[in-house]
Amino acid sequence: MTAPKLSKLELRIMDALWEIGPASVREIMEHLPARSRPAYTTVQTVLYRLEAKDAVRREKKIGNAHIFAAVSTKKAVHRRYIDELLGVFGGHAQPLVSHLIETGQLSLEDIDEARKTLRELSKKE
Amino acid sequence: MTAPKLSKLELRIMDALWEIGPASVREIMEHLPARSRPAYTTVQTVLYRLEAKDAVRREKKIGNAHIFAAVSTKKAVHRRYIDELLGVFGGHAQPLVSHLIETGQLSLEDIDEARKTLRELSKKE
DNA sequence: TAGTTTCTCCTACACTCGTAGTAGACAAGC
DNA sequence: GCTTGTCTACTACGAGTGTAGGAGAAACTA
Repeated sequence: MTAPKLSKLELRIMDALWEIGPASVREIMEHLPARSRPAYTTVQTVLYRLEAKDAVRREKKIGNAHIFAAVSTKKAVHRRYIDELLGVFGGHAQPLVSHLIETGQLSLEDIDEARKTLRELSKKE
Repeated sequence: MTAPKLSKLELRIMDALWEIGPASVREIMEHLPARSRPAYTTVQTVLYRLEAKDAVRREKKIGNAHIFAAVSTKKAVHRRYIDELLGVFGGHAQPLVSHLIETGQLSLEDIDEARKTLRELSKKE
């Protein structure tokens, strides 16, 4: 099943969930950086929406608080996000990488790292 | 000045403008792929919004038709878009590239191409 | 048990975006 | 000049998103 399209805040909340594992609204909220922390009910609302998108589910209840767990995987969601972006570059990753290099956001070390990974991968297949 | 945040359709219209140069609403509309071509007034509305964001301006008038010209550069807008995406990866390009490789969206040739570009660049500085 | 805190659930609102219609101005052909 | 087509400017609307308040239930606390 394809990962649903998530908004920025939804993604931030998924990130928190992926990092700390199944958690309550409060725990998730408190895991968000204090500088840009939305109100409790904001986090809650977004969790409800994520639930509607089948990206999270209520795993159990502790006291009267629900514990939410991620359903979508980080990888699937990221992939979805990137595909979205690649659309801007006509669906091809190469121009994106070129751009990253030109703007100095990608170093030679990064590239070599990537290269090594790719070699390993292609060996296995 | 930083490139404004553009939506998908706004971006498609900017792409058209970058490609064909200053143009009227109709020209821009007709440059969009027929399969997913919005109505004339839709393109017009989006152009107005782009104008409000200072991404385009009215360059002159031919007959009673305005000719719109891109103000934001392709590079700046793409950069903005990518920075947005990089946020998902904690601001670092490396995990993004790893992801592209793992999902088979980036080949060894692409990498080597990028590597070469990078070498050239670093020589000059 | 009564007060306080903490949750849930529901509702709301402003803003962006994709979408497009309509009225009226204007130009071009006959 | 009148008709017909084209453009502009304005308005609208539904979906998605970030934002959060309020009512009421549940649980903890003294």
